[in-house]
Amino acid sequence: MRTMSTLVARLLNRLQPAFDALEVGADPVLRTSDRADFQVNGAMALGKRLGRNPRDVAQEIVDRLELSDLVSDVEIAGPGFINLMLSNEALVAQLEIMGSDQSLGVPAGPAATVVVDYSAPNVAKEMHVGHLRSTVIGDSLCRLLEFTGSTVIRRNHVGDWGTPFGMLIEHLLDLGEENAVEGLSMGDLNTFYTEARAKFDADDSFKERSRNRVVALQGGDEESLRLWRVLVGESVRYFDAVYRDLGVLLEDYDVVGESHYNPLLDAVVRDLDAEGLIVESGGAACVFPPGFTNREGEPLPLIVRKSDEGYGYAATDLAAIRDRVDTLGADRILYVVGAPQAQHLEMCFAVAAMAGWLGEETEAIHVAFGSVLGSDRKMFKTREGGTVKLKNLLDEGVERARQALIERDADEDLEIIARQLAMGAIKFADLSTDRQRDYVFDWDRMLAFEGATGPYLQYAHARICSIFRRADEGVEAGPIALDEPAERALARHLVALPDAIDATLESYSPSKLCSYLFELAQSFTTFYEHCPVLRAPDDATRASRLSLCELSATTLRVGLDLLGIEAPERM
RNA sequence: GCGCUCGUAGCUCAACGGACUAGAGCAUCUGACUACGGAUCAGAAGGUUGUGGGUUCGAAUCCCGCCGAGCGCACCA
Repeated sequence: MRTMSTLVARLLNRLQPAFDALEVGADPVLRTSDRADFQVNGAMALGKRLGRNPRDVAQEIVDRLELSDLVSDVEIAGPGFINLMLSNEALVAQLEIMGSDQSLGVPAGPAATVVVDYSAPNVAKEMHVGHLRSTVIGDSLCRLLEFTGSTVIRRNHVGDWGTPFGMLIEHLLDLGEENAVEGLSMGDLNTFYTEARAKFDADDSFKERSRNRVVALQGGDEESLRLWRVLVGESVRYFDAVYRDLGVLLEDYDVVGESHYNPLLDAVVRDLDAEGLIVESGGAACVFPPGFTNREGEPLPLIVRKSDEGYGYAATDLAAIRDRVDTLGADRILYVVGAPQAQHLEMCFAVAAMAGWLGEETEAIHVAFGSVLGSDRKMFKTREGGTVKLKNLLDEGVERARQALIERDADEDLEIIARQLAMGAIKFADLSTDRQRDYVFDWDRMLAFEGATGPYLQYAHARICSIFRRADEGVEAGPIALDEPAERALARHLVALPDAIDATLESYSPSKLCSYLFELAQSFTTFYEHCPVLRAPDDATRASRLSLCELSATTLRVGLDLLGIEAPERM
């Protein structure tokens, strides 16, 4: 367990007793500020509660503060703000901690087991942009959670069960197993699915066969299961290829699809019934969690078993909650699932709570995200109106990045770097907008090398690496001094990494880390313009600036890695 | 109809109930190439925060009404 504390934690340690002296537990309301390094706003609210002049309260707090080792200047301003300027010594000390720590001074959070449910494509169906968001956001959250000491269990809840498998298996047989496998391994899942669907809609005998096949499959027929496994296997292999392209951490063993929960479904209904929660309605076994109503204002059920005795996704999701809590020991379950599923998930969580499967000590959180839109602000589609294949999208990104590199006469490792740039661009564009909102997919904006983009951050990193390549033998980083404003501004930004990560995990919003990194890159380039490093006026200054470069590069690289973005040394 | 999410600069987005100038980026305009990678930097311009009320010493932020957008609302997942 890492124990180092951040500057914010240290400031709070000093502030809290001063506030407690006036009112136990009063919140200092410590915030960053554009007028100082930090501002403390708590004196105003406290003054009001105590019926005293807030400026006097602020003064009394300041009188009680012992901050001289951290802060160089304290000022009371306006109606009762307390402005704090960090001392350069404190900044340098914090930078030294960062430099000597593998985790860059980011403290570990409380140890917890977190199950992250993300990506979740459907077997025998193409991955599309919706899966992109889930995959990219989920992957980043996993990386962040692991970085801060949580035990992360990834669950790729693929759609590998249900009525469509009857028609898919029959279609597989019609094509001939070998032919079908060949087509599937080339990743042409859309064609396969659409053909099956078309036959199902047009051909009654096919429809009949499909239905019989579902029954056989669900009844455990060996041959049907074998064919089903072929479909699943080929699809998972295809998903893997996309994950490798994207550079996400999902592995085969993270694939735990809907079928995994089949053996647990009977118990879900039985145990809900034992709790007296099951109500039969229209032949279906339902639970009516309070507070949910339908179009007519009547209570809305969560249907755990359909009137045809089959199970729907509600049963599966409930079984998954139990499995994750009981078997995996989850303290928290994150569902990185699109915003339209909000009501369904809320109902599942509510029912799980009613049944006692989710309690005080375990929480389920819907990490919802908005849709990817085209330039017309409608759901992102191809020109012909079809679904955009994720694979094609990624390939197009690589091609565009390659062209951009060729225009700039870069030819070294062109293929590798084009891929890194493209994935960085796509991921950063996705992660940097608030995940709740819909966002417009725009190649030109995300691949621009200006502005808040992946390539800009990668470029900032590559430039720093170039400094080290050019440094002469024997020129090394050394003790940091913060004499120039640009040096101090950079230092101030560097030490805020723990706060950025905190805020990111607090709200499960990688966009906050994106903003932090973009601002860091900006303050680095400002420093870079104003403060010559290799041509610094003297050795001590050069050594100090090299240290700042080193820390900046490491912070950018680690930060980008937490987003799942690579930081090439040249580009 | 009910519920959820959301309306901030021409465009894409920030802002955890706090400060006289509501911040960035893109695009626009003006500067800086004797360059440690100009895929850059410095600067300008651009906003009665959808609208009308309310709470507060203080509201983009909280509450209510209205207008507008997207999504969801019983057996497909």
